[in-house]
Amino acid sequence: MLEFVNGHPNARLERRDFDASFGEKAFWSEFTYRRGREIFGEAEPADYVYQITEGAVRTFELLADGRRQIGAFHLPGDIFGIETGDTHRFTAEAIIDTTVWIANRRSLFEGADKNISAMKDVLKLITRNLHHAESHLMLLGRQTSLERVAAFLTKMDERLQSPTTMLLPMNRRDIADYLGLTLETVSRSLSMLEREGILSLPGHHRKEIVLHRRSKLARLGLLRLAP
Amino acid sequence: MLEFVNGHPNARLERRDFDASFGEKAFWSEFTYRRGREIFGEAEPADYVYQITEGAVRTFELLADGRRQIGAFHLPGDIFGIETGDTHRFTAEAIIDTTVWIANRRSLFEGADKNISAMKDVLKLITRNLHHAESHLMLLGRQTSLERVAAFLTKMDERLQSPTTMLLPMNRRDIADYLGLTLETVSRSLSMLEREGILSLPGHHRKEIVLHRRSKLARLGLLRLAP
DNA sequence: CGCGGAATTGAGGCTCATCAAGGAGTGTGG
DNA sequence: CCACACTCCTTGATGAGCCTCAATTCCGCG
Repeated sequence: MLEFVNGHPNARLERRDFDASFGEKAFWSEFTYRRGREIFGEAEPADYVYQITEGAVRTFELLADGRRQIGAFHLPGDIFGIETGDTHRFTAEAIIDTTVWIANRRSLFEGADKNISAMKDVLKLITRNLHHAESHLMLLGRQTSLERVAAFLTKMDERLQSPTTMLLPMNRRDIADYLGLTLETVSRSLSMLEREGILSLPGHHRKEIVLHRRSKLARLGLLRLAP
Repeated sequence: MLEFVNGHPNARLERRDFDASFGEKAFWSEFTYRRGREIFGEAEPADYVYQITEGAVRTFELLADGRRQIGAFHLPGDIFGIETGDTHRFTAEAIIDTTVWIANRRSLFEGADKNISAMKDVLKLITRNLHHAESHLMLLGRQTSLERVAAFLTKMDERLQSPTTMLLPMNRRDIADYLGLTLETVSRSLSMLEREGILSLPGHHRKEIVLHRRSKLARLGLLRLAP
């Protein structure tokens, strides 16, 4: 995969004023990954930074026996793959067909006078990741399965700007591996929430969710009024 | 508590070349907290940064019903309480009598030419916190109780520089709230490890631990060869 | 049409939590 | 000096919550 990225085949390489967290012009190039494809692997050199324009990405860690913990889902607008060290500490995969803008890390951070503002941007992104991970600790360590699923749905609803029908890009196993559960438990929790009238699962492949009682769902998820 | 810190009673205020991550001189002052005392609370202004010289600190988050998730333990040498925002997102308490050096955040970060190096230091600290939190996600989401306890002991052993007898500052409940377990399960896991001959609990108040088979313990904890 | 992937649902089992009892150490007051 | 309370830990008994295994359905796709 990495060789593939290095060469950027099929990528229109162009200078672009990219309206990202980075206030500087930099070399970005567009790239598309098919559903299920790896974007970068654990321990690979972290030479690129990614921003999603379309699609969804999971970043995760694997144990030798196959247990998987998804650390985060990334949606359009999100930047991922940023590291302060040399290598990635997670694997990233496209959940569905995904288009990203890729920037060479050096092109973003080099330049003497840019250092301050670039560093501020990095700090901001790393801090956001830290806050997300820290709030996930409470969920994984101390919340029940129903609370986890409710918190997840509330957060996704927020990130998707509370659409009438929310279309989840990830499958039940992804949700389970994110919440530290099994896919069956996630499925049962969703069915329970549907039975309670809090949501509906109208579609046939079950990735569409309509929330009926957002405030009740949020209360179930115990979400604090976070930033 | 905060008013107390603000005034720094009993604190010798002095200019000091402090051999910390911060390469700059700054105003630090020494302060001591008794066992169990709060150092700062959730949502309080994050005006100070702390470095432990003696003792141990837990940082944690509480739910309304009392469930507690400890995010980290801090030992001598560790810096904690650093935030990029205005307020703390965790509560910090002294686990045992603890002496810290406290620096006003402004005194560390102000000064035009210091900005780059100070920012680098902040980034380094935040990154360390991020890595710790991320690796804790796998532990909380996907590892068994025995694996969690083994991983915890291996890490503590490392941080205490593998002493012959490791003296844990925290009690079983603290360990449990850090690992997402109950204190009984932690106790049973320790007893099991002792029965297996991997460690001994020689003392009477059970905070002393002697590791006999570090490599086996590490294997049980599934620790990756982390940075 | 048949196959595989994804989700749901049920039955049963395992891990860990809960509840409870008791021991040992420590501190306090008589 | 002892009695008593309190904290911390261990251990046992029981049970709840979630996992595992399995069957079924529905869908998309070659």
